[in-house]
Amino acid sequence: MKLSTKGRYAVMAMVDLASTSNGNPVALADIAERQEISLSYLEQLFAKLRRGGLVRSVRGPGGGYLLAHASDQTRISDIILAVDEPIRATRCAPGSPVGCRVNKARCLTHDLWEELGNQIHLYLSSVTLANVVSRRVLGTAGVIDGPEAETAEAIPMVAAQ
Amino acid sequence: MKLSTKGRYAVMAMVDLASTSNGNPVALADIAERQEISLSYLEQLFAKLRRGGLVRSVRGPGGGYLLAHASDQTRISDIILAVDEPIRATRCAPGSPVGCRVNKARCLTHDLWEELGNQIHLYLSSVTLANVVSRRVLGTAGVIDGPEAETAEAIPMVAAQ
DNA sequence: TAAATTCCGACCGCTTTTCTCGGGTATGAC
DNA sequence: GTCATACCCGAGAAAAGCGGTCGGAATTTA
Repeated sequence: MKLSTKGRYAVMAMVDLASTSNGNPVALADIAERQEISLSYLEQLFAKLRRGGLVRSVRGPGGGYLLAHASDQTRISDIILAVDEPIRATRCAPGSPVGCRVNKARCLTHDLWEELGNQIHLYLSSVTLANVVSRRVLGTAGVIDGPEAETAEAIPMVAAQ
Repeated sequence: MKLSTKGRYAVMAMVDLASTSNGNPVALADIAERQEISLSYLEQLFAKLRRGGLVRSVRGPGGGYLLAHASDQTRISDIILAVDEPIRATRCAPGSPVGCRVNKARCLTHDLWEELGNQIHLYLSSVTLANVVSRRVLGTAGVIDGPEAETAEAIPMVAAQ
């Protein structure tokens, strides 16, 4: 799970979309103006969000973007994962932790980063767009009954090397 | 709290130091070789760690670095804070959240990032060097009786702008 | 057809991050 | 005192990522 401004922009835009759309498509140009993000950059982000199945698009005049799921079914972690498509966290051999164990202390930290990634993902997947729109993001935001609840694998975080 | 490779290198080096020193100074050159980090880069990191009061240095032959405190009194969060000296999280006006509230959805996300920063800090301050060395970093790593337990303010995270 | 809007790929300047280099300076061993 | 060992320091090169631009193509409504 990588944390960058790109992910934050995506979340900002999705919050905007969730709060201004009432079932109607919202044009990117409108979001761009309100959130002060360049249109072309937003287009890149929404291309990824669309590929990630988080939004649907409607082309032509009157078109725009729609949430693919209800705002209380869209997790913040999904948004960030969609735009930031993260990479490996350690520079151990991808897959087999071979060069990892040779040096004793070298990857003692491995478990640490992995667990930290889990913690971050745990929190961000406990918050939905609806939570943010209604300003309910503090503390344990309450476990949600998500569309599918199996997103708890190993989550890499932050760029490596 | 910013998460970068710099912070990870610092933690790796500190883990190495904690696990190889038995009260004796450890030379940076040794750590550099074991952890495959360039000596000059390590020197920069340890300069910050020293300024942060996490390590002590011994100059001259036979010199090196020592932990300033016991390894179970050194929190991972302190290490990262020392080397990464973080900055503001959002691009709201520093101090007054004025330009923040003008746009409705603009900074709805503000609370979210702040709380995420708190979560990260909470986890990393619950893990000590000793925990990592003994490979005990999973789950709730057990609250420690730190030297001082007042490090729970607003923690900015990740580069802004 | 004309306008609105998403879609797409390439490219670019800037900042930050990561890392290197070339020297200093203290200290212990001999 | 000299010398090797190690910390100390600042300037700057190299690389990467970010935020953005541009020009166009496809699709749909009117």
